[in-house]
Parts: sequence; C-alpha cells; structure tokens
Amino acid sequence: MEPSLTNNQKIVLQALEASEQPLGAYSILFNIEKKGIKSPQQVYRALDKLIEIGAVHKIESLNSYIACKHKDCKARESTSFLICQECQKVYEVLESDLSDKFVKLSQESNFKYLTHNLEIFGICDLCN
Amino acid sequence: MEPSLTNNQKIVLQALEASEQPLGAYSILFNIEKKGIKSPQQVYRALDKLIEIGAVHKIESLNSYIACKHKDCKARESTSFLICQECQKVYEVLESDLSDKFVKLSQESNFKYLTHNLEIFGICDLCN
DNA sequence: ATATGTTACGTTATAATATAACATAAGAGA
DNA sequence: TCTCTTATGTTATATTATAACGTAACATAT
Repeated sequence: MEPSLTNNQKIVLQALEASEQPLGAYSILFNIEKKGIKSPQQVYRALDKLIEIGAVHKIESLNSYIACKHKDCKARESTSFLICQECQKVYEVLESDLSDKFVKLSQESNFKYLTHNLEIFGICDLCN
Repeated sequence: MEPSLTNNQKIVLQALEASEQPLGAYSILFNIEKKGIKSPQQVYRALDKLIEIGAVHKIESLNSYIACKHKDCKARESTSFLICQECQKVYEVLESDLSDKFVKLSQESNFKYLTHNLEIFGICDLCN
C-alpha cells in the first residue's frame, strides 16, 4: 500500500517531479511559497519523510534532492546516480549487481557492507 | 616534485593527519586556532589547495575532510571510501578496477564517465 | 633590480544549507 | 473519549561555505 502523503509532502514532491534538475531545499521553498509553504522546516520535514519512503533521493555532493522516477523504489538508503556536468540532469542507476560488487569489495577489507552512495559525474547522452 | 605547502596548508594538513576521523572545516578551525588560524576562509582555502593536489579528500555525505594516506594520491577527483558507522573511521579504497566498472556502467546509458564519488557505509573490521 | 603576473594571506561580511525547540493540531486506534 | 503518534506552524539558531576587498610574498622575464 502506498503511504498516503500529507499536503505539504505532496507539494514538495510535485515541485521535485516538475524539475529536470535536482533542487536544493531552499530552491524548493522558493518554488512553493505561493502554495503556502513558508519555512525551511516545512520543506526539510517533507523531504525527510519522502526520502524515508523512497520517493525522493538526496544527491549528497550537490546538497540537492530529486524525485525518484521508479515506482516503489527500493533505494531507501543505497543510491547510485549518473550526474551530467553539462545539463545537471541526474539519472538513477538501478543495478542490484552493483551492491554485490560493493559487498565483495567491502569484504576484501573485512568491512561489513550496509549501504552505499555512488555518484558518477560525466556527460550524458543528450549532451554528448 | 612535491608541491611545497605553505604554512597554513601544512597546519591544516597536520590537523587532518592527526585525526582518526574525518573533520569538518570548523572543527579543523577550532583545532588550529592556537596556531594563529583565525577564519574559516583560511581553512577552506588551504583545503581547496590540499584537495587539488590530492593530499586531502572530501567526504561529501559528511561534509568532512580526511588526509590521504597514500603518497602522491591519484584520487584528485574520483574517490572511493569505506565509512564505518560505528567508529566513524574512513578507509580509502584504491581499485582501478572500480573505475573500469563505472566506465562500463556509464556506457550502458551512453553516459561518458569522467569521475566518481563512492561512499560505502558499514561496519569496519575493528568494530565487528 | 624592477616590473609584472600569480598565488597566498588576513579580515569582515554574508550566503547557503540544515536543525532545535516549542506550542498546537490532526489522525488512528483502544 | 482518551491516548498515542505523527504532522504542522513558527521563531530562532546552528552549521557549512563563499564573496569581496585590500595586501603581501614570490617567481621570473625583461
């Protein structure tokens, strides 16, 4: 069952879905002020929840957020992205094979893999 | 030839080398105030340079910095870390094989790989 | 040796990102 | 209805990072 979103959460999610690029929290805020969202807190709280349910991911190196395009995304914690340095678009990579790779890599250092965050920077198909 | 460091750069680098865990910029600042460093700018400028020459890496998801333990680190841009969620220690992974993997992965999306940032979270050998 | 360009420095101010804290309201079960 | 949990609104503040300005140090080319 879909966890039903509150009004604020819907507004924040829609703002992200409407954007081609990842958005910072304050950029989201600016976009949705006309809808009655007045403070950073409201944005961050909605983001927290949306991230928790996998509807939104954070791009750590950009301090920005994107709406996940995959229904019922598994990537609550582990995420992998291709980030175009030309157009700033972000493409999420879904490859279970990747986690396997990272588990193995971790094991070589006797490190117990839990989650990961992969950000690949380059030039996307459209910009190439 | 080693790029000779300035005084401020040495001070910041030493602070990072002395730490088991990654340090935030303001935490570095606090540590080295007694050595005459007075402003964030001085820390950030030193960090910029140290990162540029590969002596320091930034852990994006932690907004923190670590001294690179490898002489003449190649990882000016691409970095891969194991981050222990128990003790906060960070282990850098050096595997050229990883970049290959990411190049291939990128190609599958017609994406031209340039650099990457990989952060694996888990439990290290010592904490396990 | 001096002019010039580059890099670093010191300092003050401010931008950008994120959280704390507190009072209130809304919704789901017993 | 009572109670528990979750979300809200709001104000204030913490944390991370840069802008901007003037000056100093240093290389090196004339």
